[in-house]
Amino acid sequence: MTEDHKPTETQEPSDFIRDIVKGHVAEKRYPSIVTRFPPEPNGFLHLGHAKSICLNFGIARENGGTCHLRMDDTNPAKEDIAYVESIIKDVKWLIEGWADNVLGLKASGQKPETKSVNGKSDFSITSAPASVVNLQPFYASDYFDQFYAYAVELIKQGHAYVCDLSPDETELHRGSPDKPGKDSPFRVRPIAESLDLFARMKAGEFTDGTRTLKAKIDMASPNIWLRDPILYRIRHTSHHQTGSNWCIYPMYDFAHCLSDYIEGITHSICTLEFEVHRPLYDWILSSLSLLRPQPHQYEFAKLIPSYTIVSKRKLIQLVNEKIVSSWDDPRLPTLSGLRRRGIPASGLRRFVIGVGVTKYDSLTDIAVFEHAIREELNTAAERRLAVLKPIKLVLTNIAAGETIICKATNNPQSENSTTRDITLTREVYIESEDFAEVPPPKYFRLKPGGEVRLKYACIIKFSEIIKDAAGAVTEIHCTVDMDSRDGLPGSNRKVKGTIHWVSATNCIDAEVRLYDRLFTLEEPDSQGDFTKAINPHSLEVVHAKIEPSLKDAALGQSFQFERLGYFTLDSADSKPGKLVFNRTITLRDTWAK
RNA sequence: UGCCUGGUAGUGUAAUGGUAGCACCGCAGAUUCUGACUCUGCUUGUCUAGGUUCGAAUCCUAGCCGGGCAGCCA
Repeated sequence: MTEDHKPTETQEPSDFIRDIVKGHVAEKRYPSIVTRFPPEPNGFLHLGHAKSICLNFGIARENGGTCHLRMDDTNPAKEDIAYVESIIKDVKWLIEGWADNVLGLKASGQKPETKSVNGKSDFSITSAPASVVNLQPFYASDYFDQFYAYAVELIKQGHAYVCDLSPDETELHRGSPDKPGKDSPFRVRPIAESLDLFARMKAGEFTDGTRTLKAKIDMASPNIWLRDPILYRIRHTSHHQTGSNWCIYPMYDFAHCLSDYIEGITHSICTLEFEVHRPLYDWILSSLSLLRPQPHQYEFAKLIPSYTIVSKRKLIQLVNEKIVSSWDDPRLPTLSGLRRRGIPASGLRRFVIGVGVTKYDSLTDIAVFEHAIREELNTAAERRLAVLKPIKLVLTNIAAGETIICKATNNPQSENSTTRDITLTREVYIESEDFAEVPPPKYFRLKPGGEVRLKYACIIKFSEIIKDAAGAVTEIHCTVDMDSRDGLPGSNRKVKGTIHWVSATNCIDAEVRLYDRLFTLEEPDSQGDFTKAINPHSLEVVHAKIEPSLKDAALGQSFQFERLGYFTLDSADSKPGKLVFNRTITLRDTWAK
């Protein structure tokens, strides 16, 4: 791999959206680049959002701009304050140390400013400087007054009307993709009447579903979204931010473009399914004849990782049906799940930036994700010894009570790696898979008659197997080649196999959760019901013997358990004295295959 | 027989009229006190058919195939 193509974070990525932005920067079209990440607080952020976050924050970062975190909270029925909290936490986690300096937030209580020009009101809000103490995300709901004023403006100009059609009738009037719709009878309603009705909608005079505010565009348009789309609907529902102040709420299409405008967004980047909405985005903005430059929408293909699902609805189903333990179950592709599993934010970024940005949907091999994580962890994680499925090994020429101190390298990937002491004793545990009474061909771990190295310690030679009455192996006896001990010249002697171990008298216990892919199918819902593709072995819990230094492990710290994989403390269940580790990911294993 | 949009190795992504490259995966080998990492090599690709051109993944025409769009969701 040459430096030029290495998908590192110092290497600036390039794609069709960045090319557009670059062009705008070159021609100085905007004073500065402002993007936004606008999740609706109705679920947890996941791998798919990570791509959007890295794109939007990445573009801001590469161009000295800002990226607003905005709650797209225009549908109180589906939203919850708990989601707001988790979204903030997840975003901050993902961009920390990378783009946190371009994160655009507003001051607590900050609302748009109004400027009047020629009797026309213009609304704007900008991010607060980082020195402000109480920073919080932007909220579309902060602009409800402004949206309302813009809606009134639209009515006055004859671009919108109040419609009394029921939901069913509205659907009928809309027609279908290949058949034009027909005009609502209320389309010709006098402006004054619509104005009055809209005010009364706001005042709460009508019940849910009885009236809507619609844009007056073209019921025969081949684009469904231009067939008099609904701008406002009546919802007598209290809102997590605005309480019971409102009983009419703007639709996405109306609120989004205007939020972008009010915040001075220059590039509004969203996924492909909004492509057909773009004409409406532009229509609303240009119908309002706004004072400042209009933002523009650009679309890219969302991330679809193999062997996983990222649909909010299906994620909820997994949690509700208790197929996984919670929203932050380490098997889930939610950012909270990935974090709990031990996936480093830097690795996640490396992955989503590496897959690139295009305009066609594609299935991204989850192996690419796994590779990015391993690459990140390989350089970052300190090494430790741990035995997941222990079997006892007795070193017969070490006396009971005798201890031999060995030096173990903490991180062979770093040039001036430190070491730590580990203790070799007469009785140790080794991985049961590292011994085979009847070894397969090319097996170079411990076998009858064989020799193997105990990592960092010495070379041992097999002497005998001890079995119980049932014939199961209870312990293995070996002798230590004392000249091969760590630090002695004889330690340079070559043996084919090296295995990991811990002292049986000096180790500590830990629960270790071994995670695997949640689904057995590349595309879990390719064969109908995705729950049928659940991997029954996605979680295995083992009781491991681990080296004592691990009792000082810190939350959030990643370790490589040598020859096994990368592990981190479980943030929910691990306690001092009762450690629980999650396996983030295995090491690449070319032997198992 | 609607509209929008897109097709490059198995997968993901470059090449913007001038040698089809990179990464992942896979395979083979070297190295190794982690069967990891690292290193070397290998297999496999421009949807099809015409056209323009000295030259086409790129431009044009036609076709084929895929994705999206008919919430008072976002």
